Amino acid sequence: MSIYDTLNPEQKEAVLHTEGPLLILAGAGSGKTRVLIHRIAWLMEQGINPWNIMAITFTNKAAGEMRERVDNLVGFGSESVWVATFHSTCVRILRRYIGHLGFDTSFSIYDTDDQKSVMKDVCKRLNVDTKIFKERYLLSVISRAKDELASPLEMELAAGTDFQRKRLAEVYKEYQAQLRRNNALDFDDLIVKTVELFQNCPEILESYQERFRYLMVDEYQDTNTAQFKLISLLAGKYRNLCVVGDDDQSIYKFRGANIYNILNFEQVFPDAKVIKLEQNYRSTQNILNVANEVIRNNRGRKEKRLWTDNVEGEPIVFRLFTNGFEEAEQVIGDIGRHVREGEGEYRDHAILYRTNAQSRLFEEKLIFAGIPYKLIGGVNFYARKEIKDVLAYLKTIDNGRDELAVRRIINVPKRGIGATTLNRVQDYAGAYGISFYDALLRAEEIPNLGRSAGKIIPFTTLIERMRSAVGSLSLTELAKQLLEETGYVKELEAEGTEEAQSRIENIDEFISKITAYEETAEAPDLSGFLEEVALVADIDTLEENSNYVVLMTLHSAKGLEFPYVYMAGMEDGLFPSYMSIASDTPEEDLEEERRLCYVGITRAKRELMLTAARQRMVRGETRYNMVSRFIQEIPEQYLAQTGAKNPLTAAKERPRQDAWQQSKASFRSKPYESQTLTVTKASGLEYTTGDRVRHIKFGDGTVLEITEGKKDYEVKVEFDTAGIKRLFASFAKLRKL
DNA sequence: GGTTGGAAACTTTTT
DNA sequence: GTTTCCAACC
Repeated sequence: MSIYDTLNPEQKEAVLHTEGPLLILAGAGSGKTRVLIHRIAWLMEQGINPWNIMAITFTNKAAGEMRERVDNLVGFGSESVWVATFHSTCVRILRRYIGHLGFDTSFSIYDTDDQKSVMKDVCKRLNVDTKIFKERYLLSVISRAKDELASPLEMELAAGTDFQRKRLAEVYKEYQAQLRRNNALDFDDLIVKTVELFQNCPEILESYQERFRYLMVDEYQDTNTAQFKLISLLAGKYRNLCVVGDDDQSIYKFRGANIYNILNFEQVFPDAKVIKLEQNYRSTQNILNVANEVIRNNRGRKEKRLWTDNVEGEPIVFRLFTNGFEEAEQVIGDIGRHVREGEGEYRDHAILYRTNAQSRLFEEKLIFAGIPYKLIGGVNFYARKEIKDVLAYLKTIDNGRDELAVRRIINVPKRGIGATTLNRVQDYAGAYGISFYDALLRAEEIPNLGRSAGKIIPFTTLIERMRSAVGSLSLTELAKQLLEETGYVKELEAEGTEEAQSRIENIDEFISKITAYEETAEAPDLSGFLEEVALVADIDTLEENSNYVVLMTLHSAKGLEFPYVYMAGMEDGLFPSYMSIASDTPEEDLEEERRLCYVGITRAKRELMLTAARQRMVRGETRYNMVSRFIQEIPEQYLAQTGAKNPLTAAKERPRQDAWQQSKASFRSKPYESQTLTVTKASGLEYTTGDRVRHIKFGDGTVLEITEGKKDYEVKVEFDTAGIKRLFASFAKLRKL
């Protein structure tokens, strides 16, 4: 029996189709990663050099997982397969060849904070009123332009006589100039510059076309135009391009993902083979039914319907709470109960929400309940002030042209160097056409600096000393010495506050991350470390073998699965977000929200609970939201609703449709009326005191006592083998014998 | 040049 | 409700 016999016919077909373009439409939980790794194994079995195989993903976590699974499946030779994210692939190419584009190979990678700083400076230079054009907005315009591979010049030409758009093009141009001056690239540039490199240097492109003869792209529905171009260029010669995606899980339009990359794949590659994977191996029937019911409300999707051989499973539960606190408390209580009753471990539970801000309530309750948890998202570890400070030192050592980094740390810790001094240095640098840091090196020659020059010299001496130590010291030693000589940690220690203490702890953690990098990387160096740091996403830190409840946004959850999933905040205005409802193109935006909902639902393997709150604190004020329209799209037959204090009032308080909704509803094939929710609270139990019952895990037992709680019945059962347990009726699922 | 307090903005999602 | 920013002070 071969490893391919475990695949279903469609999966097998996808694995065996190795030559020419291939589009795999893989529904949620249909085993697409499995197909990809088997495909790699098959290619190698056909005698294809693993060196010629490339698999691209979006996150490091996905890449790491694929790498591991390929290693396990094929063993020898698999290490030569190129498995990496889009961004790290580009960085690796650019580190070699970016000289052709006039950058230095030790370029910095700017994160969102850095981008903002650059933009601020740009606005100042160009006299842009940031009250009218917010930096955030300007950056998003530029980012979208880059996603579409539009240069500042093209943007200017496209603007025509439109003054505002011309102005935007100007900003874009200046922003790029500033990045170049700093020898820096932003995230989007990593892709754009690689495409540019390939277009400018056909011989470099060809060498990579030869290298990557077999390409595979995961999460293809989230690629943007630039990424598509990159792939097309690479696959241009051999055309062995296999893309795997699910248009129903496209949730990154806001970030430039172009859904037409998947919808029009067959037009771009007319000879493409298309294979649909519709069998789901992950979820129960009930979960899948609900997912299908929700997603079918979207138009403009490739028709498919997921099915499964799995058991019907428990009904999906919807619970409406009075407020967010109660929601958090009950969800956490539910998880605690699950674990206590042995139905699962902490790691089996995930709480998903639309916005990061929602995590706080859950965190508080989790801490209170003493439940270990992992929060994904929010403030990135590497975005913390103290970490960014240390990183800025390292960047300065690595890339002297990164002015942003230099400016960040020149007065941290305090050296008495202020704005006036910096401006004079800046002027000098400008006058002589040298970098800011090089000007600092010549502090003594700069006129009007006076005593300030004496404050600058110790700083540059320190950096220079560190630079010369780069080769001889390990990165860990370098960082430690840096912290020692700058007195950064000492200053924090002197502060003595709780906050300073946590900063010190973060720095310690940072040091151990450097050590870990040195131990695992093939050829560790400073640039490599900085690059890795720049490209980690928060989701990459999720460890499957640690036992904790996971909290994250629905976006972060894509590609993951959990036995028990809680989707919190199912309220109109929150999810779907207010932004999508009030957008210029609500239909389109709501469809994306609906896909997000679909992604959330399909994360669940065994049980899914949807929750909402009648009132919720948003930005300090209480908001009253209606229950999410997505809940209303779920036929009642699949839902068990509990949580209402009184079933009758709950039914009455069922949110009424507003005018907008009603007008929408009249265009639907499936009217809302047929989908109303009725309360099917555990109103009648089929057993009573003294009855013999059976529990899925504890076996048979006798009911000792039933107490009616606010939300549920609490049943005390004496099990024959497991002893006396107190269970909640809606979760214990006791069956009368 | 550094510190402090109060106002304003902020929240949709991220490599 | 929280974080960030800026202006007026020291």
